[in-house]
Amino acid sequence: MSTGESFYITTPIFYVNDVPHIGHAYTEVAADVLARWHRARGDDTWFLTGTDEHGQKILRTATANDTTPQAWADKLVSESWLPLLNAINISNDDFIRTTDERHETSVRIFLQRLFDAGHIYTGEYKGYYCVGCEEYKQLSDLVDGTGPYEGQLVCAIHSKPVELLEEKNYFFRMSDFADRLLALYEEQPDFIQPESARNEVISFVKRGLDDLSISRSSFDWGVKIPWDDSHIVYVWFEALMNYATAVGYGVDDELFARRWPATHIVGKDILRFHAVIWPAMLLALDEKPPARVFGHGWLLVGGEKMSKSKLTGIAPQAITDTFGVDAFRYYFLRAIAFGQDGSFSWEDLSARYQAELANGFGNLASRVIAMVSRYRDGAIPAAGELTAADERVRTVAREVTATADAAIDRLAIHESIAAIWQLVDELNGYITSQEPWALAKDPANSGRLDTVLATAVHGLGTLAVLLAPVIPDAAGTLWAALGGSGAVSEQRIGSADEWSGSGAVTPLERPLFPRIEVTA
RNA sequence: GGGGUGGUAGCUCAGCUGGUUAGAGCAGCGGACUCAUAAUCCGUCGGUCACGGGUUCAAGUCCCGUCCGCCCUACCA
Repeated sequence: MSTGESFYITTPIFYVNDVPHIGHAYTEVAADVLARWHRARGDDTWFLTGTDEHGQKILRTATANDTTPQAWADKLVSESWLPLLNAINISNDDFIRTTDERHETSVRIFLQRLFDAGHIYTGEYKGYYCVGCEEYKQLSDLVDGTGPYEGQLVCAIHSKPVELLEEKNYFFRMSDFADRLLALYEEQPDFIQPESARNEVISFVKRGLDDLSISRSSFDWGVKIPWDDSHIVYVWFEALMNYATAVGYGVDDELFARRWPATHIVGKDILRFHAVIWPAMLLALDEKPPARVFGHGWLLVGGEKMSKSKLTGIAPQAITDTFGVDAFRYYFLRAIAFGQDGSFSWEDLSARYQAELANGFGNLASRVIAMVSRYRDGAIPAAGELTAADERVRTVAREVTATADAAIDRLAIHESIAAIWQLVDELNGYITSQEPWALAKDPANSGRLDTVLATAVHGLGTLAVLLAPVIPDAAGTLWAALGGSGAVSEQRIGSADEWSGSGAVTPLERPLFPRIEVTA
């Protein structure tokens, strides 16, 4: 049992056919930091991620690779997606696959309830379908083909011919919900974040909503419609339900009640699905809409959105191999205002690693631990009478904790880290001004030296607790070196400055963040 | 066409409802110090706040227009 509030956070479920890049990793790490922070706060936290595995595109790729879609998805999940989570140290509590039995069962219940409540009707749909996009296109989305596709209409995104399809479809009466959605956005101003994303969604909904075609009958790689097994659910519609099916929607009411509603972290390109369609689906069933939908920005490389086609796609491993997992996590969350687009460059990554992680935080840990080892044989002394400087360090530690915690509530991860870093800077300045090496030269100053060392060690311990959600490995190493009791992840944010340990430091075997001499 | 968003020091960015000499970090330069990962600390250089008008006692901060970037959406055709 937990005493804290429920905090349920999700990432999008990623399309298995994609190749993992730092954009995916960025979303995962952001959600992970929020999840870890809430756990450290004592909240009843649940962090969900997973994969989206249905749809025509996957069926076709599987066929092209001479295998079944299920086997193809299994392979991609085990060879690409689970390794990605491992590579960037993601602490998800669950991993849902849309091919999971639990998901499919729950999806059928969701659909049946929508149907029974009269939100679904039968219609005819005729239109141009792009296999690559998995969706029907408007004429305005199409352009004239060139080269081998000359004379045909092709999808503007994929530059491949579209197919003219006509099929009986089931439709979701999304048009009924425009007013209720607008009311929701109005009553709950932080429902869609950041503000700019909210504005766009509102103006979109104000123009009115169309009903949504939610079934397909031309292929069968998907979840069958409960009342008509000649149709499967449209992949996007089905995928959105994962946030509910993963926590027992329709199957385990108690669990669902405990977890729901969720905070959804998504890229701004899929914000509309999460801020319009998904809430409408929930409203239709009288379920609570999500708690919040946060659309984060894109990573820009050379001023442009990172993309595979422009060869600016970067594999997370390319970064973690050189700088390490913690540096990867730290960099993207510190350097980029969460919610805005952010520029990525190797130069900036390298500069921040050196200045902030190696010289700032890592070196701080080294110098403090080295002095305790050298002057006190590793025994952490008790503080004596406190001077104004000592008091200030303690004050900063408390203020920074409160500021960082409040920033997390606003999903302002970058502000949270910036606040914590004030303590790093304060401690470095404190040590320099107190000159413990000078105090050590005269036994008469022994008491003062004890106080300075105790204050510095204590501040470091606070940092370990506060930084554990962001840089779990380094924080854990530091925590152990300081003789902290238990695992650093078990420490509470609220009492980060009240930690205690064995009373002795253990020298670091190697720097927390070694200098990296090779310039990229 | 409509909507959104941005254009602030070499670089990355803060500047909320307009109010003293426009800020931070990094880079650069100078100094101090030596516990530490050639580290840390202090000081310093550096900006016509895209451009042009306007409102105001006072405008990066509000209004109008222009240019440039990006995003969403529409339509002409």
